[in-house]
Amino acid sequence: MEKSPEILDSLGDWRRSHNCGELDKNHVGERVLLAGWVLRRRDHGGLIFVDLRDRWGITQVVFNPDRDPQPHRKAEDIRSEYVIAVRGEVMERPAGMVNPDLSTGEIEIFVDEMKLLNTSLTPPFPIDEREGKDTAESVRLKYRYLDLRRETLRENMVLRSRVSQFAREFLCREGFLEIETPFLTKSTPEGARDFLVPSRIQPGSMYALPQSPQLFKQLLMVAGFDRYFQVVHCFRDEDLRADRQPEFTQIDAEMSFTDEDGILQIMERMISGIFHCALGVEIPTPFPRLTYSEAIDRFGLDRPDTRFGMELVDLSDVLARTEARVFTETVRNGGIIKALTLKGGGVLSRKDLDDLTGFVGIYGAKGLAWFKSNPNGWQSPLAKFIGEEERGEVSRRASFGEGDLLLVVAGVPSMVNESLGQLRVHLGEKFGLIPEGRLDFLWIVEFPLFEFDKQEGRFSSLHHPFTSPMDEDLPLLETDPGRVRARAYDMVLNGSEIGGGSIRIHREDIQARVFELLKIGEEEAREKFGFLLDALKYGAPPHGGIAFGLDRILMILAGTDSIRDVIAFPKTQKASCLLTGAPGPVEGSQLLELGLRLRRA
RNA sequence: GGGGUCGUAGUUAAGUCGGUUAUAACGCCGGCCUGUCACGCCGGAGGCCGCGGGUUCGAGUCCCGUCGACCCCGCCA
Repeated sequence: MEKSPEILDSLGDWRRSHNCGELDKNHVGERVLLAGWVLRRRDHGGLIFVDLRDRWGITQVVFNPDRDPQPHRKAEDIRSEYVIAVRGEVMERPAGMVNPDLSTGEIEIFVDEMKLLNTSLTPPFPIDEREGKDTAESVRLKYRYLDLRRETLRENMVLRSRVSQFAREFLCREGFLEIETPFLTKSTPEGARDFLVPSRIQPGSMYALPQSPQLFKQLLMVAGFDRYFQVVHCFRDEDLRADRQPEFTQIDAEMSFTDEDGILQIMERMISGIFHCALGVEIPTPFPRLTYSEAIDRFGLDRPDTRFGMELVDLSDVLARTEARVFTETVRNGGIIKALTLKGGGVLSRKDLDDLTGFVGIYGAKGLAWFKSNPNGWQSPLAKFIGEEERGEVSRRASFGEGDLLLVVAGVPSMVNESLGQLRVHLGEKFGLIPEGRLDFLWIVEFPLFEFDKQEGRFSSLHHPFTSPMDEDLPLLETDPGRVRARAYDMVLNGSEIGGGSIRIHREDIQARVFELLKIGEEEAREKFGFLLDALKYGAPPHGGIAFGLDRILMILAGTDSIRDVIAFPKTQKASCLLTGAPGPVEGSQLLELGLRLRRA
């Protein structure tokens, strides 16, 4: 359908007097100039109402043919998302016509003059989020600039700006310096896969995008800056999840001449301040601290959700005394048996229990033993193998009573803890055990320094290889590395890890011992971290730091389950950008310059 | 690398046991309408049923493959 070409007006000397979210009764009678996008037009033949929208809000503007037929005629042609500017008078709305849903709902603008600044195609999805079910995310990602016009994402971006601004102000006030570190840097072994950037000037050589500014911030401590921070992009070429993007943002900080307490105290004040600034809530400090081993014992995970109970109970010794072979065998082979009690879970159906079995199966559990406690005794495929004495002991320890459901997993400790820990969270969500609006912050401390990597047949760092062992565990480095505890800490909120850090090794001799233990040979260490080892020789101060996942913090603040909702231009699970089409092919000449030739996949 | 869910007008969905011309709502276009605010009323247009192959007299529907989005495991110091 042919439409005569719109005649667009130029902005000329028109400048806004106000934004679309700020006018109220106090402005009645003023002449104002507003500009924005047409959210919605309601044409009554005579009167035309337009909801004019900008970043700050919505203001109703009225075109009345009796007042002036000329702008009214222009208003007949405007459509959704056209860009207009209007000049007119702020009028108090007639009695009964106030719109309580709008901050500007007490007033409206009677338009005397209008400029059409731009037209718009019909958007592929409504910008007004009140309309119907939400659009497929792939469509929204393709037209991200339109999705960002909508209230939810817009508010998330406003929140993001406020939070990072607060962090900057807070840290500057505390004497931290904001110092930028390179994005084109050196590939680090250990840790995540690097994104690589080929060098043109040195064909065959590669830069890597930083997984974090870790080494640079330590060098800044050696340089004597004392307190550093950065709100910084980090890159990891690993598979994505609902809370993981290949590029993400950290609030990264490092401090000299301090210890765990010094860092934790200042950082919990910052986080508390962020939540106050964003949600207006008071978060009491200090945050509770839990050791890693206690967290695993009680919750199965190193990021426990402490908003609800249902803690895990170790039943290895009791159940090893029963006739049930699954249990006796497990314990004989060095495994453990743990359980949790779902209060009132006796009502679950066979299918429910099968589903839960399937759930723990994801984490490698061979099975999920269940017991129901009925008035006439225990009900379970395994009930006949459990004697009276053991039943009493289990009931007591697991607070397992009539009407309850006891869920038991047996096997190697890491699997048992992981699967039951995840099951606990799953059940907590499924049965509404998690109190709404609660914010449970805590620190997890005393992580193990190493974990044994079966594939590689050697120890590897749980945190990173620059993490300091606890002083009292230093002798264990050579005798029992698996038991060495690290001066590392994570901040956990409602079951997600939102930050983590450590006191670093500042002595070259200890750093060398750790590298040796990680089977990073002297030559390799020199080649890969030589600059750090050198730096440690020139008066490196004791130092440590932390990094917070800004995106994850924002997810919680914004109340969303998807990291994509707090990032302006996110990527899909296959790491592509549906807006730009990245990643994409490049010209052969570009490859040639880099000395690269692509191999057929 | 593996497991799962989903792909039907612009959008959100329905589509029975495989059977005639693939429905609806919103949006869009046209008309009417001077107090609406997710305005209302009347009319209309709009489809490569993700893509490719197969089974069948006949496929949106069944089978195989493939592409894409999402969730999870592995991975993410």
